[in-house]
Amino acid sequence: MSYTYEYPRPALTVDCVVFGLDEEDLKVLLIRRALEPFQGRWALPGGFVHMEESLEDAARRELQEEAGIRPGLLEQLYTFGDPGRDPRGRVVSVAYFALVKLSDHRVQAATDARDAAWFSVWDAPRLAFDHAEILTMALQRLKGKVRYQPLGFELLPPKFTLTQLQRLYEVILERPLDKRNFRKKLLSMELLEELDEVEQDVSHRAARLYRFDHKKYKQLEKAGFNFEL
Amino acid sequence: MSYTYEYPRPALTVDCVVFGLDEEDLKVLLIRRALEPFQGRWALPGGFVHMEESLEDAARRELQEEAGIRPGLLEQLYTFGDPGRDPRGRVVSVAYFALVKLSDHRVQAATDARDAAWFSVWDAPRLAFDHAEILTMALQRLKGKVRYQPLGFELLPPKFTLTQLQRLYEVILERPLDKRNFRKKLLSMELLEELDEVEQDVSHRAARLYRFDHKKYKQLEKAGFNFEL
DNA sequence: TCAAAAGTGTTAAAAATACACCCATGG
DNA sequence: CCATGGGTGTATTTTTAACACTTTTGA
Repeated sequence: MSYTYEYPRPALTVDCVVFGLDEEDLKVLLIRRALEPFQGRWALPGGFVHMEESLEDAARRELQEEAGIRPGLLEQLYTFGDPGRDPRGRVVSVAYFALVKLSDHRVQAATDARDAAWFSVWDAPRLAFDHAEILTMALQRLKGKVRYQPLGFELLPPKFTLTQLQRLYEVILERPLDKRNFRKKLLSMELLEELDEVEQDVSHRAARLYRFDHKKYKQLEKAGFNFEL
Repeated sequence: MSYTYEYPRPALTVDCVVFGLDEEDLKVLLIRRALEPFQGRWALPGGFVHMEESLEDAARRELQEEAGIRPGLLEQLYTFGDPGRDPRGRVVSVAYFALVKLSDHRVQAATDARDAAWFSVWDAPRLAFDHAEILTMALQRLKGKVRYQPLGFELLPPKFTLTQLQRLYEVILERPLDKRNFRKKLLSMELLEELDEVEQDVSHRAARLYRFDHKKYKQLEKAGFNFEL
């Protein structure tokens, strides 16, 4: 600590874009701000980075504190640092990108005393700071990445039907997919474990359930395999 | 400015991974550190972010100051913020990824009084801080991105031969490409403007020169076209 | 005239796309 | 028995991959 050279320092925060998927739509988690600036406005969950924690730890801590959420996938998105993005002064924010299974988290967020809620990403309210820009970038990232990495499974329950999976891709990519070709492609990767179970409580033929085989994916990945659409 | 809430703040730096390509190899720009910590060790160019400049401006300023370089492409790579990555205390660094045409910059960096030099990326010296990790990530990014965005042209002179272009891809992707298929693919995109000029001063048949058509690419991109390999 | 790299076409295999019907189940 | 979504096969087109010889030029 003897080399320290002091400059004035920007403040450092993390902000998280947490996506979830339900029957209707792709959702994003927002928090209503209790304090100025932008008091009462919806914003991405986030807050100041502590001196002794890593950036990712800060993101996890804020998600836990503000929304009681432990994301299935959390990765760095981009760092936003334009002077003027925060009226309090120079604040640089490292944005994170997270996916959760709404089946695990929707109830908590709804019943929680904190003012957190899931909004359709295509129909979100006006956001505080430059959070609209961050959300846009996160969506782009999701759309780009979902095609060549098996991220989507983090948005579904552990057991899912092929129709659910197809809908996921259709919602994220914003275009319809051919049912037969979709199934052929995915099953040919041999990353889905076919279970001896079917959906329950549907008023028509019940669809078979599948599970994503994370272990097998890790193996194939090492062997040079690339997931693609 | 009335809402300010004070936390202790990490220091904030930028570090730049600047790639260049010459006849032999893919090169990265390094600076020999004049000060502790890691005095005398090679490191990525970079430095502290000033309070009134954007992150990207900080990166450009440091490149200009430390190496006299104005990159053709500069984009954010990743933010490194683990506690302990810098012995001076908590320092978070926003890493940038830059490409330059070595034809423009090799002489300057070599004759410059500052201790800057180009090293083969496959054969770089031990680096200060966690800069080896940053370099590795930048290489990964380059390898990934070069296939679906026309980045490569930023590493070549404005007029280049197809053989030069092919070599670029071979060096970055670390695998040989078929000459005929490569040419077919690239020419079929119609992004290369065929010039009425050929190489000079070669002791064999001179190859035709081409220029990348940035305007046309922008158009096609808007129309939904995707560059690919 | 030789060395060195430029340039060029075709074929076969694989992957992507387009498309329509029968099946199982619960109400 | 009917409405609802589940499930399947094939033909066509497009893309990729593999492969070898002739041409031009300067030394």
